[in-house]
Amino acid sequence: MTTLSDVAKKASVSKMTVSRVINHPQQVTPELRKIVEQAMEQLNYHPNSVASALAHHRTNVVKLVILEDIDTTEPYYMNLLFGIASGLGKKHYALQLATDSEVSGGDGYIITGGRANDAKWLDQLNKPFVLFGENRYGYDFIDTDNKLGEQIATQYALDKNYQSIVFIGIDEKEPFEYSREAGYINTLQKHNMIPKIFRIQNHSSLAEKLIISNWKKFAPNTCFICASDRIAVGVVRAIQRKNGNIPRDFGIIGFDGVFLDQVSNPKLTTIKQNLFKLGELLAEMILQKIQQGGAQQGEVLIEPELIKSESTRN
Amino acid sequence: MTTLSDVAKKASVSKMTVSRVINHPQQVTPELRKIVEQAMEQLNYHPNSVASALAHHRTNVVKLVILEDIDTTEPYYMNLLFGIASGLGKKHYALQLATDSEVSGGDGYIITGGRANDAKWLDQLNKPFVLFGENRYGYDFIDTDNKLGEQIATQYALDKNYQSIVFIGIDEKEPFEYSREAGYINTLQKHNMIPKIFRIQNHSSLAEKLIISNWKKFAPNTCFICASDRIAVGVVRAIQRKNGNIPRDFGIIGFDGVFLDQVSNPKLTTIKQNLFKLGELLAEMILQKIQQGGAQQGEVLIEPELIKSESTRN
DNA sequence: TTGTACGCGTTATCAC
DNA sequence: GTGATAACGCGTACAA
Repeated sequence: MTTLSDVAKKASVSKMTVSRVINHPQQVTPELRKIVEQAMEQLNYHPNSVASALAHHRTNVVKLVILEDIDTTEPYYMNLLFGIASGLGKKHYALQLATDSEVSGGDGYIITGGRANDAKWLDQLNKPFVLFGENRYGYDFIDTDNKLGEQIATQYALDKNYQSIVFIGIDEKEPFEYSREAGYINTLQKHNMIPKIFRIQNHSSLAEKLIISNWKKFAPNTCFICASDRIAVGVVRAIQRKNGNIPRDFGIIGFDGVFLDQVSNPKLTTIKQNLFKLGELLAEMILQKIQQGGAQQGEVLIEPELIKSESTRN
Repeated sequence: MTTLSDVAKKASVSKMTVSRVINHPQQVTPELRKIVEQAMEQLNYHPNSVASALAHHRTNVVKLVILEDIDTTEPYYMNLLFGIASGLGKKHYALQLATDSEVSGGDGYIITGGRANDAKWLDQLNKPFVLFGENRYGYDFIDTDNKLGEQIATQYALDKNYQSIVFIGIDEKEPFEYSREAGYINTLQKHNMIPKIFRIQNHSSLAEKLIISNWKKFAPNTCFICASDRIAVGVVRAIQRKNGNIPRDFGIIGFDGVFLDQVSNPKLTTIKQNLFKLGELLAEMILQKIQQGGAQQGEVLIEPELIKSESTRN
């Protein structure tokens, strides 16, 4: 294993010069820099991040804290996780998972699944953290642009000439849901239409029951804007049981675009979250926050993508 | 942050004695040990694993290498990942993900999604590794007992008095599939019944097409043993489209028991893999292998569990 | 701009 | 059985 000293010898400079070439390149003259860089090339030198971490009183580990129940974990966490791992890996950081709130170790946290009543717990954290998911308490976060997503969905339903646009939401008093509903409501209002909103817990079977028990309220030519693909799948099943025609008489638009939309039949038109990118950005944000000693990072909303598929008219 | 030296001072011993109390307790007399342990308690001392790693020329990081395409990644990876992370965390190890074969860094690898033609690549690895998933080249691995799983499934179908038992397999020439088929075949042979096997790629829509285009071959009173829940979902849809009665005339048993079985309607009877435990064992195995300098660890098969649900007679 | 000396927290080695 | 010393590889503080 080649070390800083090896490079220093080869380049006939001190270790510090080599260290500076790596961490503060501007502090060293271009000529010396070239020589050192060549030496690093020839020796195939890679900094030992463990030693670096020790000197910096760091661990080079970021913890991912998942506050939701693991059993309800959506498959889309996979993509998020891969994104995070990818972003961390680029900076030679590693990942640890924590499913409860007993966190310790690590240089910072990425926290997901937090709800409104987790605020007190967050406030007592003594290390930098960023959240995955909207919040309105001023914590740094990254999320899909939920409002924009449902705006796009609702507008698309209108473009496809569905006369009635119904929203099936998730029955949780959380910002992400408010934002999704707001996107739907705004777009309808813009066209002088009156919102119709139903809310249930995020389970396909509950969605199925909801639609069936309210079936007479839904005339043909209705499009359902669903706050999740899970719900959308349930709506599809209900319509099929009622022998409704998809997509001619009934349209369905989901939200998430991970796995479930593909397994569904018909495949779902959905608002796809770019979870991988989101994960990468989360990693970059927490790493930057760590490096900056905990400085505020702000909020970032990622634009989702409309996937046009078989559950709406084409 | 309290260090080894702090404890040493408090206990009036040398740092080495403290270190030994932690790593080689037998080498220190019981009396001294007590004193040191009390000092550690009072100072709430926790070893700095980064410093330890540096001294050991380690990174305290294990890499998870996923050789499958990330887009086809099944949601069950989540549970595996959580298990791995849990197992690593107990020993203060962290995780890095790698989705291609360009691995570097880390003290060892957990490799998943490997296929037969990855053997040459594995052989050139210069760090300890263990595999998730059966192989027949002598590499250390952990997997669900696939054969046993389908034995249980097939026997259950027989117990429920389905007259015809059909196997819908995954069209891959890999040990896990051979094992699953073997479990099915063995159990049928034991009852002097002739196996009927179909194979397709692991997609629900392909399963659906397969069943529909062969519909006349399946008389009522048939149970489909499926090599995955994805396939099972497709089979369910096909039967429903043909207006077959589930579970009276047609039974379906899946494999995996992660997410999809719950979202399906009817919910699937399935062979549930204990992926979390599997992940924990993978972590323990690779950690032990690292500690033992790469010593052979052997093979471990984990017993799966039959989940009785709505897609078979009760 | 560049180099020297030392510290980060732990462990291995070799004395006693 | 226990302790002093050096070493792991890198970074900071200060001096040159």
